[in-house]
Amino acid sequence: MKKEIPQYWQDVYDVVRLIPEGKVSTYGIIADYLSLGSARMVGWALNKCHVMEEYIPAHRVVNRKGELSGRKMFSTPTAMAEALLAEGVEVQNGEKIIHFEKYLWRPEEHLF
DNA sequence: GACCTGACGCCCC
DNA sequence: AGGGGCGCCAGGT
Repeated sequence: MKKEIPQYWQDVYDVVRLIPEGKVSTYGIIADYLSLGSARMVGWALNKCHVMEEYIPAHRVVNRKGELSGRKMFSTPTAMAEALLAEGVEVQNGEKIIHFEKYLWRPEEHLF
């Protein structure tokens, strides 16, 4: 029997999928938006997002300083930075976003 | 079943 | 201004 996916994972993925191309968000913002109580929960959910069949732009989620803290979890250490660069996001040394606030996106900006 | 760690973030020194 | 510690929840050992 396969373990059921927690609802909050789905909530996290749902928000992450709303992040527009060329934009990024943070674990804290998403955790706060979903009232998860801890930014770690977002990271936990994204860590396992590969099990999801749908596409999840996990590379668009970084920590509050704009650093690609999850890059090591990708197939290759540079995959996350490559994906961001391909969308026009400026990344320095493959580890940090330049002009972070300029690319920052918040869930409440999305018009339903 | 207890303890440790982790894609984080805030408070305190 | 920079560094260290603690809280958060879940999963793995």
